Amino acid sequence: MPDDAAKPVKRTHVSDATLRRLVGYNLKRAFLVIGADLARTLEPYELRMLTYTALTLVSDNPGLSQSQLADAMQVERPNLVVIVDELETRGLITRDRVPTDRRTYALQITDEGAELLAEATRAVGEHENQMMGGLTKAEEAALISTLKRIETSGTGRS
Amino acid sequence: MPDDAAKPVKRTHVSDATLRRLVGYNLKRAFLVIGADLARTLEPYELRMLTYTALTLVSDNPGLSQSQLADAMQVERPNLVVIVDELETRGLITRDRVPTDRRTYALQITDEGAELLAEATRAVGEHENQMMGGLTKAEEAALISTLKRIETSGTGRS
DNA sequence: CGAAGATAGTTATAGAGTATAACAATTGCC
DNA sequence: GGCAATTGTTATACTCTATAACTATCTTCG
Repeated sequence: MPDDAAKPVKRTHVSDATLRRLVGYNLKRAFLVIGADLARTLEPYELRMLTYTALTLVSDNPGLSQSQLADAMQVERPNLVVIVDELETRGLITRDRVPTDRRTYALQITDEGAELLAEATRAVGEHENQMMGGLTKAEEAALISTLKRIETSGTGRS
Repeated sequence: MPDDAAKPVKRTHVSDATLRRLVGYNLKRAFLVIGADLARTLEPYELRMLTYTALTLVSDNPGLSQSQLADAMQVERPNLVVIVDELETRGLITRDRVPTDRRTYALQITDEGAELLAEATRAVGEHENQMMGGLTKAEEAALISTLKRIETSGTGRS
């Protein structure tokens, strides 16, 4: 009697072929892998993705306000407060009062923050090279270009 | 006196050019946009990204176990329990006992689940077309291919 | 000027998503 | 038969995210 056709055979492989056709699914999977590896890369510096991003933006845009930083990071202002708190407590950035507008803080990176950021950035660069090692420079540029296009076309939605 | 050079001028634009060089950053930004839009797309069906993914995988791989599903979704088994609970409670999938191994459940999609999944999948397809509208088929294929390569090269890390 | 509305930062809170430890039931392996 | 491994589960905690509401300050404009 044909038993292996009728009763459910123990499945040996799970197929996600349907989902693989979706760009979003592949995007998530790739980001999952990269994100996990990046977190490990930043761990020695006691930075997370969000704090590293914030530190970089403060370094590149000295004097910006928390609202501007929150906007740039696509993070709600209340959530940014704890990030800035953490960086300030660790002495990596300063919150300076602005005399012309006493509501806002001007964020500045400290020497210590700049030093830590430099080390972390070097590690992140190596991390990127590891993860993108299989891509040519042209492929990498094309990838970034395509991702930017998706981002901006998606952002401009009614 | 030259005052606009000495004192900090109110910043008008925040630059993320440094981060933009990182593939991971562009990946996250693009996924943020797509993910938010996908969530809105799935909302009418009361599905989230995770429940939609789970439902699709159960549909494509009938009889798979929760462990297999968790593994395929890159989700820890404890976290998958609540996802399966939700789908089962809504009558979209069933948890059938397997006589040959009474520890495992064989997950199956119900008729109702298949119907909802079909509608949701149609909406997701339209969503993808909207988001990827600016890309040619070749660009989209190249993007998916590159993302897969990043994922697998990153997964195979010691 | 002074009231009304807008903005910056903050607090509190709640919801997803994710991660680990520990447990009971069951199975597989000597 | 006994010990290790596996499946599903509970409890728990941490990160990230999202919203409402508040204070302080600035801007607008009658």
